[in-house]
Amino acid sequence: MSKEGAVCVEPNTPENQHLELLCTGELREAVDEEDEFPPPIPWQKIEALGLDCDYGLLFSQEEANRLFLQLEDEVEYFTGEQAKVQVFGKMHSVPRKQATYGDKGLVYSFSGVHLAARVWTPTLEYIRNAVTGATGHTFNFVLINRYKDGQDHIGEHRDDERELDPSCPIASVSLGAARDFVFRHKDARKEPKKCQIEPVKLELAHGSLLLMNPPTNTYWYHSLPVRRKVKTTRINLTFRRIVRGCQKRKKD
DNA sequence: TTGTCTACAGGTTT
DNA sequence: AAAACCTGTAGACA
Repeated sequence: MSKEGAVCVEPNTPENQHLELLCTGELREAVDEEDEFPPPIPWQKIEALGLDCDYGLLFSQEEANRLFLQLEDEVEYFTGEQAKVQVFGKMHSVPRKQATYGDKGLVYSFSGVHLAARVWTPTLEYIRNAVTGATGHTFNFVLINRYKDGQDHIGEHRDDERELDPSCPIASVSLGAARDFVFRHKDARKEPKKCQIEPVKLELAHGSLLLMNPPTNTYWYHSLPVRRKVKTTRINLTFRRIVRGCQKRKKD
């Protein structure tokens, strides 16, 4: 069993507090105590070989509750063919709901689907500003995944799409039901017996922000496994930076 | 014990 | 080469 060997990270462990954001702070010096959104300290640093994440609470419980309800009211999820992916040649309806919002004209593609960004809603712009205020990074796109209960899930994958800016972290905001989240190193997938790199597991809480810094998505897969005990809904927003004009091209 | 749950391995085809 | 999927199975747990 890998259970006892797994690296488990408890949210907000005092000894893991980090008072400053470690990932690039270019935009940081311009802001001061008049910040509309203070950083979600204490940050918790999560590190492993090639993995670099920061985790913290971005919203109070009251505000997170409000945002969850607003998103349940506002967000339009894809249906029909746009809610299907092609894996190993077969079409599947994804075991969750998905939506994309972002700057005009942006398209996000994976596993045979091409999802055009809808225009930002007020709530999504508010959350995006909060993430930018907390991280110093700007984002032009968000992928929303809605897991109605513990049976909804997402399989192991990397966010390694070509159109993503490789220097920009991916910012993952969680609202609603807390869910387990698992990272696995790519070598641990192929050669599980040889590879000693243990999975990294954490729980993503209501109102939390997980920053996945480069090169995390180059080496680590992540998934949101089934948890049958969970009976309520989680909404996840992953803010990204898509490089404009960088069309998908075949590798050399 | 026994039913429920999870982790893991392995399959598919472009 | 690698995949944002699935199912089956064995072992853990209550």
